Amino acid sequence: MASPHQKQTMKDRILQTADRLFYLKGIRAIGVDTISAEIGISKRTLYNHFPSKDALIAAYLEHRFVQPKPSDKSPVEQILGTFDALERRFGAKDFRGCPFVNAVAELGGEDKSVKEIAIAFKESRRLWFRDRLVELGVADPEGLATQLQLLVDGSIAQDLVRDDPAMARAAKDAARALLENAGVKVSSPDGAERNPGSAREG
Amino acid sequence: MASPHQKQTMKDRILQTADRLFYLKGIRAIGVDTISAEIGISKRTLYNHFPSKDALIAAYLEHRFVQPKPSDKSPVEQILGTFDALERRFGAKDFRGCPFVNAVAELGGEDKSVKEIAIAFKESRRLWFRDRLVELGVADPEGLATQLQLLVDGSIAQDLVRDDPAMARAAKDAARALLENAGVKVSSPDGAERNPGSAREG
DNA sequence: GCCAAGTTACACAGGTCTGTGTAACTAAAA
DNA sequence: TTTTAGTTACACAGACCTGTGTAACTTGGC
Repeated sequence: MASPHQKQTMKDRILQTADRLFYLKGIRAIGVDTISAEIGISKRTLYNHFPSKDALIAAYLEHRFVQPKPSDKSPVEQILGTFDALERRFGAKDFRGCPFVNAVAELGGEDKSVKEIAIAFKESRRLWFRDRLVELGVADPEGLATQLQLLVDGSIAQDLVRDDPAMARAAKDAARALLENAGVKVSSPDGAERNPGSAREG
Repeated sequence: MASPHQKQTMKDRILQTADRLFYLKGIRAIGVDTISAEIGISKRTLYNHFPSKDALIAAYLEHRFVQPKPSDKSPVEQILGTFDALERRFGAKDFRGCPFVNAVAELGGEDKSVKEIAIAFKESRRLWFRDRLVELGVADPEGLATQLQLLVDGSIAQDLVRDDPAMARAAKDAARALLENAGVKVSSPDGAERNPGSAREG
């Protein structure tokens, strides 16, 4: 949290470019030469800021691990809003699934640190759901949170292969049904919610 | 469908080995040298049977595209049994997610043919759910089938990163809730179903 | 002006990968 | 036996990869 509006450092530019290329094209598909060439710097400069490609990969994943912004909306709106945010992200042409799941799929069980951060991310999202469900006083917040997270990850995987934002709406419909089934009063079955979830769901 | 009990051909052995290694380690991570060395044949022989690695990748994915076996169980048992089968597969140490999703994640939107077969596979599984839901006479079989498929893919993605077969049980619980919510009578909320689903779910 | 930090160009080592070319070998069919 | 199809060993081309070494250059602060 340095001062805001600070000039973007070289390291930032490298990380930002690596992030975009790793995410869009795949980690193994992108070489350090490609990244440095894209920025217009020498490969040497890149290695002056990151000791290895592995370190850059780790920084990439840490960079993707962002927390949802706090919201003053009701828990139900926050939960359902997650799926509206997903639908918007699915519509963007630069969406290509969850970077953590993709990294695990690509780098395999070999790389333990990649798996660790992926697990941490998924669990943090599950806990986010759980906290909202606790607020709602549902009987089994842990279990229901897991189920909601399944819908999130399922719609991401489906959209990855189908390029179909409607997967997010299907997930939202299912989430609504599960919430109602748990005794939560859900107001509008239509899609009129405004300004939902917000934070990156990966 | 040649005569059964036929001797395994060289091509079969290559494909089988490529399947195992591609799936477990990743497509980009495995070179043709690794595959031929694993079988104990020369690289030349491999290229005598497959014109390129891309052709071998395509054969791998086609090989993974298997249809569920017909079943005489009730539609509800078949649907819920899918998740029992998933749980069993999650428990196996050689399970590493859905080969189609993984291939799309790894090879990116670049390779159009990979995406095509992945879409075809996912849609075939959705239709399998839909057909059972039509038998059950639910109001919106298309939509509910999509939702069930989201649970399948979500639990697969979650298990890929967490190595936790309980994800399949969570998906089953959610599926049961969605079915009941659609007016389907579901008998045993406990886990006593026997010999479910069976076919490979990717 | 001068220094120090950062950057650049460039070559290179050592490894991997896909795919080909070739000549010798093996084994089964004719 | 002879033919033929498949296989093998092996070298190699050409490309790409990660990472390093080095000497020259630019630039902001003093």
